[in-house]
Amino acid sequence: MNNTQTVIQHAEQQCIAIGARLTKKRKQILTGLIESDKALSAYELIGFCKQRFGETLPAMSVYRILGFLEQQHLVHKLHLANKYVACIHISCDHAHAVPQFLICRSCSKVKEVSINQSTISDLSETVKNAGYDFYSPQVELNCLCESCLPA
Amino acid sequence: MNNTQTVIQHAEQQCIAIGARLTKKRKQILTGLIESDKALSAYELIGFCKQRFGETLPAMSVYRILGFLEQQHLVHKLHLANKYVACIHISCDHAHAVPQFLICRSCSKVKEVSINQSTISDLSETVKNAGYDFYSPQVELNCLCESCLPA
DNA sequence: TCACCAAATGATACGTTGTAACACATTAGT
DNA sequence: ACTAATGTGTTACAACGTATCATTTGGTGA
Repeated sequence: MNNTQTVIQHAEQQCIAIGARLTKKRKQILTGLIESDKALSAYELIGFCKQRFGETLPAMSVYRILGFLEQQHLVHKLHLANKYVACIHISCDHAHAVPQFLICRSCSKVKEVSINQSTISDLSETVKNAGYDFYSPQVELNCLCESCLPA
Repeated sequence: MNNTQTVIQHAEQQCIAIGARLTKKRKQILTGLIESDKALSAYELIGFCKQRFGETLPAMSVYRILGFLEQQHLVHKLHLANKYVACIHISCDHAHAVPQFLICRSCSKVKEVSINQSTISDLSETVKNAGYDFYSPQVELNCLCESCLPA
């Protein structure tokens, strides 16, 4: 059993635990995000399912499925790139912290990182001092990955 | 002379200094962003110019003008919202630091803030440790402003 | 002054992302 | 099997953004 299968199984357990269903098409979308190590757009996922499973999914369904997977905390939407990534913590037991992403603008490779708790606190402080409040405490930074860095 | 005019004059000086032209339409777009205290989309700016100046600008021109204004560091593009704001430092002499924005998801009001230099350093460190490098060292956080916070 | 060149803007067409509204299908529970 | 809820499909459309080529504008030198 390969790693993708393991993760999918974990995801399914999580869904069952709260009475949600990880249907075939939802699994296909999730598989696409797990197997690619980069962020994919909804339309790229349509292409993936077409090629990999011979399924022709309409955009509407893909967006709905992505919405479901987000609710289950199985995928994250990257608002900076309008793309989606699988959460790297699906197979972990520990609770999620503030999700933080480094997004390569060139190749869409994404690294989900852990910023110091103290740094996050600093950011929170800044937000609070400005009279604002986090809407979604998610940090996304436009970067270039090691492969795409100019030599 | 009101404040908008002052800022526009500063902007024009900056442009002249490097041999660029702050044309009438570029001034109109910049005026729209200065007078509104929130982020505007390109299409909202088309509406503004139509209503305020009776100018009907094509989308293409607006995007080009916004690109120019970005190059001159007179406006910032907020990638999280696909909208634009005037830089609050147009009339300042001091050099720009890393731009940091708190964006209200509800009303698009934007606060350009200054995060601690040490916090920025922490973020840089995280990025570097991941083998990545900043593409545009700009921090955008999804927030709710004081007016839009649930009571 | 006028012709010329470069910069700026306009017009058209199109691609991508995303959603609204409604129809149809599938599943779970009785 | 019936029904209600959930999931999926279809169509149409809206917003954002750009490629391409045409046209206008503005400054510069003859």
